Amino acid sequence: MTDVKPPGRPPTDARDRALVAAAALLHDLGPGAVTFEAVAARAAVSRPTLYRHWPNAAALTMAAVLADTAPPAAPADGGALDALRDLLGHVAVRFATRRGVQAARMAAAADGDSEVGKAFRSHVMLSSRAEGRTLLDRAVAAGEIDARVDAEVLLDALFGALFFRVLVGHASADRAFTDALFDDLVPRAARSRQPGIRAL
Amino acid sequence: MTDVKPPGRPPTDARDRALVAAAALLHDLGPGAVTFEAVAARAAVSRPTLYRHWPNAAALTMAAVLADTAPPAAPADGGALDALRDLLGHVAVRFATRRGVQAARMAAAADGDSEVGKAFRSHVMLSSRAEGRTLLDRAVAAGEIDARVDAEVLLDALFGALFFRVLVGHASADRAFTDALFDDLVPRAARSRQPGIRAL
DNA sequence: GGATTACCTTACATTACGTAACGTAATATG
DNA sequence: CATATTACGTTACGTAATGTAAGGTAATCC
Repeated sequence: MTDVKPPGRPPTDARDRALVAAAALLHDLGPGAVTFEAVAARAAVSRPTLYRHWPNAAALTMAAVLADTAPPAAPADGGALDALRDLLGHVAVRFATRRGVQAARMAAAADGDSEVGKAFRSHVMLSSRAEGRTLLDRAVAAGEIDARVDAEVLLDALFGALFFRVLVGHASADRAFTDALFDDLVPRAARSRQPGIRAL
Repeated sequence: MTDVKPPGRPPTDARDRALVAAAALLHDLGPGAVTFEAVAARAAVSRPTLYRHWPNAAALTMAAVLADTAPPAAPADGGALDALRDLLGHVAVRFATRRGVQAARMAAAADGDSEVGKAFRSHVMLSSRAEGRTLLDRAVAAGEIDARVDAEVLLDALFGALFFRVLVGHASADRAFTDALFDDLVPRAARSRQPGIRAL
């Protein structure tokens, strides 16, 4: 549709090289090392060009983080509740990596007043919750779960607990944890399992 | 006991003035504005003196945040479970302020590799959870709650959900939320209330 | 060829950092 | 009172990074 070429010299891959360099610097040396100077040197891109693409180093860093976020896994074909359980596990393993923890930290620290900060935080920390919301609604509609559940509270409990462990690091945030979390908190329609806290 | 005065000139209030100035800058202009230059100018303290007290601006900012954290409220005299419910509410109102949100953001973003970063994160985000742990253990011992509860998972669900809302800001993190959270997640010993998710 | 867009090099002023050298002020101890 | 000790100030210096400007080259479309 919109493949009409605009006039002028087409962009080179300078933008992508800068994003790669920024991601590498972030991974190796942390957020403080992602300066325009360092990115320019590493990506062989001139500093003024970086300023033409991003207003400051923070914006470039956020763009680099967003650029390497893997697309969400295909939803499982089983029950919606099992899919939600799987989703939690997938989010856990994603944020268990060094990149994942750094992304979560950046999202939590992103400026709350600026629009880009809020958008970044939503992308990183709220997109998976939104997927969970869809699955939870499906589970309610399918009668897999007690319909009286307060979805908003339950979702924050599930994803909040996960990100809490990822950010604070006081305990492991792995699949075993999300499974225990899910089994403790999600009240399945009184069938295979009793509602409430999981027995030891 | 250790009130033997050391020799030499006693410290002035330069340290406190610097902490106050840093807190003010943090509140008014955000974490990025807390530079040694700005604090020195505002507190009428020389820059080399700041370097004698703190190694860098981040350490000074964290110290300023810790300096104005109110002492934890006295534990309620009622049941331990009610006290835990109150604790969640108190934490919510504390972190509902601008200062609270900034403290939570800083804690989440604090460098995970450095010792001071981990200590700061623990102080801000883990101290209230530890209080909750004590109360929860008391509730179990007193038979107020189903003894089969997985305390670690439950605590992360409660405090994680709270900090999740504080950090992301997608929904209000007030007392009404913590009450709903508590009632939904905490399985009271089957007496006054059914375990599991709160009915709508 | 002319217009347009992307990028580069060089340069400049500014801000903040981190440290060093040196001097002064206030207290305790002998 | 003399001295050691500690706290703080002033001034200064080199470095890193910021943000912007000016002028030039390269690639593409009309």
